[in-house]
Amino acid sequence: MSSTQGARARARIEVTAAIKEEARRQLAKEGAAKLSLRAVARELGMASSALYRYFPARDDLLTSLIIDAYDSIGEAAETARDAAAGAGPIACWTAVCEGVRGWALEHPHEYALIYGTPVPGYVAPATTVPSAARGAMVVIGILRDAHQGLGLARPVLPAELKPEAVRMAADLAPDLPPEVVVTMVATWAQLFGLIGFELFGQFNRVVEDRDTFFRHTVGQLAHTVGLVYPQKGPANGPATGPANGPAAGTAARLS
Amino acid sequence: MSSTQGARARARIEVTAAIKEEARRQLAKEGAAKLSLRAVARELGMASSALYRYFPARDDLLTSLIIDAYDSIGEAAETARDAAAGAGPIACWTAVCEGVRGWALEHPHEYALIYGTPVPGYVAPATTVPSAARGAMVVIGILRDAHQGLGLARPVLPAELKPEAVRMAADLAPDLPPEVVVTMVATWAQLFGLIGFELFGQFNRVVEDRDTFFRHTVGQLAHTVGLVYPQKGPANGPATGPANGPAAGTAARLS
DNA sequence: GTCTATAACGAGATAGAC
DNA sequence: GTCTATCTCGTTATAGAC
Repeated sequence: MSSTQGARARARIEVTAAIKEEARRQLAKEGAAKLSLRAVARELGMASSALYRYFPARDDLLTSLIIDAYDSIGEAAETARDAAAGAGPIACWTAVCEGVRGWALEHPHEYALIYGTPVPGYVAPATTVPSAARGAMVVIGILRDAHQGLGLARPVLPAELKPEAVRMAADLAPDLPPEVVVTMVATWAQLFGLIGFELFGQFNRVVEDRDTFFRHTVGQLAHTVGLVYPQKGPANGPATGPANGPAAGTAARLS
Repeated sequence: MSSTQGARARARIEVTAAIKEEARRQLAKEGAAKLSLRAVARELGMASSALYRYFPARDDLLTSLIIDAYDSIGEAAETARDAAAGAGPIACWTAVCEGVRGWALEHPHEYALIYGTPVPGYVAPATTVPSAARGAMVVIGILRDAHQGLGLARPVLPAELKPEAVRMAADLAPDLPPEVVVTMVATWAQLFGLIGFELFGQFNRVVEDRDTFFRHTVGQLAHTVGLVYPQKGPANGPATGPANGPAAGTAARLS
């Protein structure tokens, strides 16, 4: 009996995976707005009504694809962080940014599904929130390590932003200074501006050498987010090092 | 005869405007992917075949809407710049950012049309390029004024990015240092990351006081883009002022 | 209980004849 | 420009196979 249940469960998982796989194919071809259960069923050789055993409605299939995409990009961020672990917080930050961009370039339609134009008429349920937060959580972890280690530049916020900063920090990272949390959220959004411009064609005929452009820009963003010590063993101690100024390789002069 | 032609031309302009107006309504309701000439005709009480006298194909209507949207947001940027003219480059930059965000909040579906997920199967023709560049041109103008005036922080780029920077500067702003042009393009993209996150729901349950959050962040971006002198008459001259470090109100300390 | 198929609904899109 | 016949869609009801 348990073997029967196991076989059933296995079959169910397989069919569910096939549905989502075909749905992703349609996502690429027609876009999320035109995702159709009937077309998925037709392509899979099953009756459209059979799909409702797996997804009670079209929006539930969409939700499942969205959660998968968030988990996938979150996992890419975690993998990148793990690969750079031990090389210092700036290397970790850069690796995570490159990992996120790499995932986006490999999965442009899934990226569009989660970070592009919302699907008209669809409202994401609260179930998507944990997966959606995974990527940002990786960055928070890096900042936490830096904060407890060599230190973190802490920008001074205007007084009017302080209450919002405190609220955000309480929600996202109670152990980090509120100023850092606000800056991190802003920087995270800016990172996706870069990726979106590249993916959605805004950089066409503008930026050609995108790998180099991106690598340099996320290096700048590392400063924005408060990561000031490029190496685990910095040449200058916290007292004498630059607070929010240019780090190695990014000095500035006046024109 | 000329009066007849004038009346004809006037009628044509009016009908064209009505078509685009109705198309924008559908953009909001169903999304760009489902924009249908038939539905527009139905809503306007005319035969679908009549629409083809004004737009030879659906994609031409889309192109027209896209150009209008780019012109509209570009005009918003120009208006904001003009209103802040004389208050110094940082005030101009901030005003332009607020103007662009304001336009996006007022026209979310047109924003999605130009900066969101590309419409599947549609490729924008080269006719859209001049309108698409208007907003960025406003920022380039601000940077040019600052460069010829009080000065601009000029970040040092890694050598590998130099050729790309030179190429971009030749295309976009031959009279600006290449380093400034690269940084400007990156910062411009980051600005739209902030706006996109707000508009597309990524800030839901994360950022509450968005006006304040945005105002502060674009202030930070002013430094990123190289604008270091908050006022027209800076307290410190170019030789002694901060190069790329924190400006007034944004000092940093270590945690 | 679990799954799939047939058939149908109301709404909308589409193609072509007129 | 109009009309119609034929498609699509999401969704549900129902009946039967395992």
